[in-house]
Amino acid sequence: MSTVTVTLPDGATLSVESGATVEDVAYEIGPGLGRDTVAGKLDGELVAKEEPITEDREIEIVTEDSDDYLDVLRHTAAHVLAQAILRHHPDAKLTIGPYTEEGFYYDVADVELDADDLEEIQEEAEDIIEADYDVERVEYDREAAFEQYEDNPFKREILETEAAGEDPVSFYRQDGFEDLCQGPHVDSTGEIGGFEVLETSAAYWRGDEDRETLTRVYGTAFPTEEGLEEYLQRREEAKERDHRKLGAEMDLFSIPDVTGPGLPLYHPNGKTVLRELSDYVHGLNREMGYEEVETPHLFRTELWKQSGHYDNYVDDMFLMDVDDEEYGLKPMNCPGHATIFDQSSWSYRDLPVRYFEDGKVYRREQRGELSGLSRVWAFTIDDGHVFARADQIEEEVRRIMDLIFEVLDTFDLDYEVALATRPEKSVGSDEIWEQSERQLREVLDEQNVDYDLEPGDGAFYGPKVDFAFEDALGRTWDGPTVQLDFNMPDRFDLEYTGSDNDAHQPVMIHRALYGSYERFFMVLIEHYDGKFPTWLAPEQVRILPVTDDNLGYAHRVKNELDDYRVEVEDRDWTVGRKIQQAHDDNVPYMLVLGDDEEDAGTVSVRDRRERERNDVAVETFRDHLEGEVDEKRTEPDFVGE
RNA sequence: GCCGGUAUAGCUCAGACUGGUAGAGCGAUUCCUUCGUAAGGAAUAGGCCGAGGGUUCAAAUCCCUCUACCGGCUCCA
Repeated sequence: MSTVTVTLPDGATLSVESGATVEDVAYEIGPGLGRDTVAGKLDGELVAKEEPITEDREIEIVTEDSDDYLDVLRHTAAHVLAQAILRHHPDAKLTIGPYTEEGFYYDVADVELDADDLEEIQEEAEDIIEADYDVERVEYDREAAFEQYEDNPFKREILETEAAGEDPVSFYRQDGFEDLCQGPHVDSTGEIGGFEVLETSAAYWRGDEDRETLTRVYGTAFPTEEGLEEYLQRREEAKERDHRKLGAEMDLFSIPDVTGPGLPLYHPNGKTVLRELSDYVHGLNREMGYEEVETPHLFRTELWKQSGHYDNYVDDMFLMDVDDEEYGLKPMNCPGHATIFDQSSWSYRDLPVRYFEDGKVYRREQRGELSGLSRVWAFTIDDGHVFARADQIEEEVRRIMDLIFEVLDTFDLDYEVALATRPEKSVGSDEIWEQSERQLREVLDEQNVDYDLEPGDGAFYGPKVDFAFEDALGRTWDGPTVQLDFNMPDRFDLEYTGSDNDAHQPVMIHRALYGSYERFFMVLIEHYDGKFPTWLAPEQVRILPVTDDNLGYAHRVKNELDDYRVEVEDRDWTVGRKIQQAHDDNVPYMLVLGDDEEDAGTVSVRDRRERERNDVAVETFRDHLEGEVDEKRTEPDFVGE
């Protein structure tokens, strides 16, 4: 009998018979642990406690106290959901039902579910949980498994792919309901304390839009009812941060039906923030040697035929005929910039040449995709293009990454980085792809950036590094980006004269520090929960006179602060009401002034964090404001500094 | 584009299931109040009930179509 060695999380090792299960190992460690075993992890992968160990592995025992227990519980909850669906819709065909970060879902075929159905399913699931059925693992030989799924091509496909070669194959059973499944599961349906059906969606089998459309039902589950309640409450609270809600409340922007979908209007408050954002990166760009250019919104489509984008994206462009010629709104700025580059002749000494533009672009995104400011038809990219020699790429990328990190740091944002490499269909030589992917990796490593490698996810014209943000609802959106491009210089015949007096082709680098202003604005609204740093706040200071008699003094104070965005509250409200409103409007500073202040020539400063300081000379406050704004500090810090 | 949901006053929502004069709070306006650190009082105005069609003596309400929005899927140069 051969033995294998398992390594426990604390580094200790244990020799067990080959074929021993996870549960056997747990009992080996201790009978208490054995009894508590729910599942196991082998080399980090969640497995059933019945999983045999046939080679040396790292093992972890999952009990009710483990972080992974929630995943196991939700996996069982998915089965409960499936059983509940089948009770009302016996013809539905089950496909897959995994746990996710927030809960679980089950994809089913041949069934349509509306809101009433979901209510029934919820009640049915609660009954199944209430009945506290045992969840048992059962094993069938392959032939029996195929027979069981005679009418279910999805499960048969799983038997032929994921479960290929498994014999017997495992099922899990509760109350007569059986589902092909590797496990693991909790011991009984009653372990689920809180269960909630959340929503439905269409989903494609295998995520492939050319295959069957399935009905996906999302849900979540927790060991306790309280856990579920907390989760649902957190979800509600997240909606309060939603930029669409805050954008309306703070009068930042609107997207009225009459102007068309995905075409946002920026109100004065919103434009103020965008202007500050723009000024900030314009300063950075100029410092880094970028020259500002401007290109029109409308071009002959010849331009995109030349760039090659027309072939791939013509369906997503806004086109129009002008004097029998086809024109289109620009979906990107790079061809315009490439054309500007092409208007001059360049020496190798001139490179890198760097252009930037706040360029508004128009992309006809799928209707179902439009969402607030995060996905729109018209948006502005803080777009930059560098024309560089191959030997300059690494340095240029390094400089761009520095810029991006400076921006991210300024706003104190959380983000994830991904390096996307060469896709199957691509242009450019093996050498240049290998070289540039290596250079991107080196820069990332040098700067100690944690990043995900996304093989094959690069653009057809070159590899890229993307930075992604999460919104209030936990969805991720791409922001800053660095992309190398070997295609466009070729398409536009771009060249420079080398030291050898021959013509050479530059490499183009696309980069954006924000990505799109719209999306970045969305991220900031939600990140700050509407409480913008003073330098960004649409209204930086609001002056609250105690009575109308102090209005004159209020305006004199406003004049002293005329470098800043200051308003005087002149409605005939009580002071308390004025303060309430200023807090609701997220104004960083309130200056309360009555007769005492007017006589002394001072103000009383209150910030939106409810901190106060009285008897402040206006000049003192103004000096502070100057520093706070110039340094782009995150919170108003006059009081408490 | 696909599945599900939603659409009533500037905003948040009730009324719809069971067809019969369109409601509340907040906000706005006017008047009173001039107030010292998170909502002072009163009055008034404000709606083609998303759009179009149908059923009916009668439609916010029932049916159909469309549009927009919300969640998810797919896509994202």
